[in-house]
Amino acid sequence: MGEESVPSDTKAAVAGAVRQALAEHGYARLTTAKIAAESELSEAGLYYHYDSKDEMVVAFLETAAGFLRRELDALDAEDPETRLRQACDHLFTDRADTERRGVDVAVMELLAHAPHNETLQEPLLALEGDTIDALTEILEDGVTDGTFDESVDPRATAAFLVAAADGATGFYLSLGMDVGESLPDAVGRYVDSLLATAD
Amino acid sequence: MGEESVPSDTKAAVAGAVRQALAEHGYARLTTAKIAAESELSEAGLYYHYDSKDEMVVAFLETAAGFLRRELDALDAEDPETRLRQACDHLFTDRADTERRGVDVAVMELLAHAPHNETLQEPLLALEGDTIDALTEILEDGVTDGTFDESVDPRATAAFLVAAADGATGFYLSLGMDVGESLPDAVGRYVDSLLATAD
DNA sequence: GGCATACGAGTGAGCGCTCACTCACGGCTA
DNA sequence: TAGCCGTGAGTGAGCGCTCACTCGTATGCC
Repeated sequence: MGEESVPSDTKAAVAGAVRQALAEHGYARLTTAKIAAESELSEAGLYYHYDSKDEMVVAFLETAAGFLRRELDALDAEDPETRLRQACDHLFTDRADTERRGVDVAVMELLAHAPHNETLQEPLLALEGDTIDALTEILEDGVTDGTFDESVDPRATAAFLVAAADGATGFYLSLGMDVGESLPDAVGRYVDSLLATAD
Repeated sequence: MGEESVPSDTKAAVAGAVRQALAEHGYARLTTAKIAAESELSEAGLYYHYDSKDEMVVAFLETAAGFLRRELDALDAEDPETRLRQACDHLFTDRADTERRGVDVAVMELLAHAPHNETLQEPLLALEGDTIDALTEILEDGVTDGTFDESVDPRATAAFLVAAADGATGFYLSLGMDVGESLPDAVGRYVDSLLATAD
């Protein structure tokens, strides 16, 4: 309750504060005091708008879902192959933007905690589902127009790619990039293998 | 300190307790009381052997690394293609064994927390590195004997597969299997694409 | 006796969340 | 215009609880 009535700029501010606190300290050490410190509200002020810490986290997830979806929708290439390569670049290697990176860390944290916290499951499912949907669309387009082989299952392939991207993010963030340095090559090769065999 | 001197059966018992507590409650709610409850020691008894909670977690990671390595070493097929498919089956779909599943959840929890806890990074790197090494070996064998295409980069491909497997585990455990149900097909297709083009 | 192993019973710090209260501001009346 | 009031927004202090970790003691074995 209460969540719908939160002014949208306040919600955005809280979401940003949660993202930063989460990226910096992790879910296990995420405290309402830290969220308050990152925002311009006091702890009690947060509780004026939200009934629980989890509600603040969910507010972040909803905001993040919009953020990621907008980024994927902005891919401008016209042919499916380039669009897919852009999307993969985006999912696997774009780590420059600190906001984007923060979102990745935060989402990873929450994904790991989801099995033990039902509140988080639905918004996370929506977030990941959106990404898979976006990739599925690209792949469907490409299968229809003959860019990708007709044996490609768009949804299965999209899920595989997003899973791989999530795992790669984990590698990158948790263990340093050493392990995943050569990953982009493997991804590019994978995309190659989806193309219709030209003859 | 102290860790090396822990009797190996005690260490195994503590590792098992950490795994179960971690799988059940997650890192954020992992408490020494819960570890004690899952083991046959009291909380104070645990602190007789280990100086901190983190040391107990590391003991679990070391045990888990051995467990996973032994499982991958046990793959018995002789040709690289079958060995790789066995390994993928193992990484992506074997969720029956409760111990194996528990290890997966626990490792995922710790991986997500690693960016904020230096103690965990090295043992996790060792664990994931072992898995990548095992796959790399299979792929190298296959490239050498002509099973896989010579353009395949064994290490990059292995890293990609392990990242995908980690991500798939996250999907499966956090969001229910719905999203990842069709994944095995995509994985199989990926392995197909690595094979040398027969002509 | 002395050492290794173990436990019950704490302890202080940190946590989520609540409560009593303040403040700025917009509308109403005279 | 001046004065009053209602209300959304925000706060500092602190309660009740959980946590990682400790201490004094007890048991078995040489």
